[in-house]
Amino acid sequence: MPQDQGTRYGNLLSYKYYIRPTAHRLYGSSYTSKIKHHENVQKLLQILFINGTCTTWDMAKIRFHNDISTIRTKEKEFRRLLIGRTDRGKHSAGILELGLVVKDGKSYKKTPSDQYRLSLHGILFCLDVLNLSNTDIDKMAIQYSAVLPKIFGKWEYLKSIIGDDVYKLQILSKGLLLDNPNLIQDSKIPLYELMSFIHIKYRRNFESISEDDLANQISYWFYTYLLYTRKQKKTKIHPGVQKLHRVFERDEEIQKWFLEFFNEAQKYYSQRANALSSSGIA
DNA sequence: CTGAAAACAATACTACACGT
DNA sequence: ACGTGTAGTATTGTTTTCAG
Repeated sequence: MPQDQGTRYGNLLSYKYYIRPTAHRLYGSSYTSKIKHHENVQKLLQILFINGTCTTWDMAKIRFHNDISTIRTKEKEFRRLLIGRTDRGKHSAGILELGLVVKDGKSYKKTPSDQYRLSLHGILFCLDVLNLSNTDIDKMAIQYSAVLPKIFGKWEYLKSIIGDDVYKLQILSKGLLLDNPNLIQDSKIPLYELMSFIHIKYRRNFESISEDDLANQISYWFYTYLLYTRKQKKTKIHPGVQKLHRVFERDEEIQKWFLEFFNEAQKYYSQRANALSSSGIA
């Protein structure tokens, strides 16, 4: 039951212009970072990435297996990293405050305890910065299938059809939204229009978006990206469109959902075009 | 076991000075 | 300009304590 508890985060533009740069500053922009704090935080994020929802105790256990006394001390360290600390009246923020990690439910195994998992922003940051193998990403997709159902929930199906293109989510994690007007060069495919509409649709959500909406926004990006092709082959049907149709073929839910988005975009642009032509300016 | 906090030790980071 | 040393500060690590 993904349900955020008080954490707020923004849409993809907010990821690109605020979350990602801030996270790079605080937690490193590369897995080779030599700064101790960066290493510690990245290790923690990696544990959550591969293992999904955990308590701090679980996290320490994953890292130190059966060494109970090490687990005991490291558990406190993980907790501190997550929630920050206040020393001599001065507060230093933890990972929770940026929203890379969120609380997700409680474990009642012993006394009730908070469970933590990555937020969507956190997943993107990990894809961006940690040096993850495809195997790691596959494990993550299983753990986070409920958080990003339209992509991770259909991971193996998508892989069977579009192959390694599933890992292209890393492009988004680098902050490349592909909403750049140069894309218009490929005039047969309205890639620029669709990518732009993804931002138009969620333009009011820079500061605050529900996790479901953000998941949808990311998913729209993912499926729209399938339309992108390097070279224009001279086929009747555009290879990008072909790819998308192959995904739709055996998944009506995705088809319906994406076509609704497409129609919404179409409607939006025709209304805007009308507004321009009926303005009397020209 | 979880969670918060205090106290102090250790270390990492910064800016600046110095010599080359 | 460049690397190196270093003092002082800031941040992080460790241990302990206490309450559920």
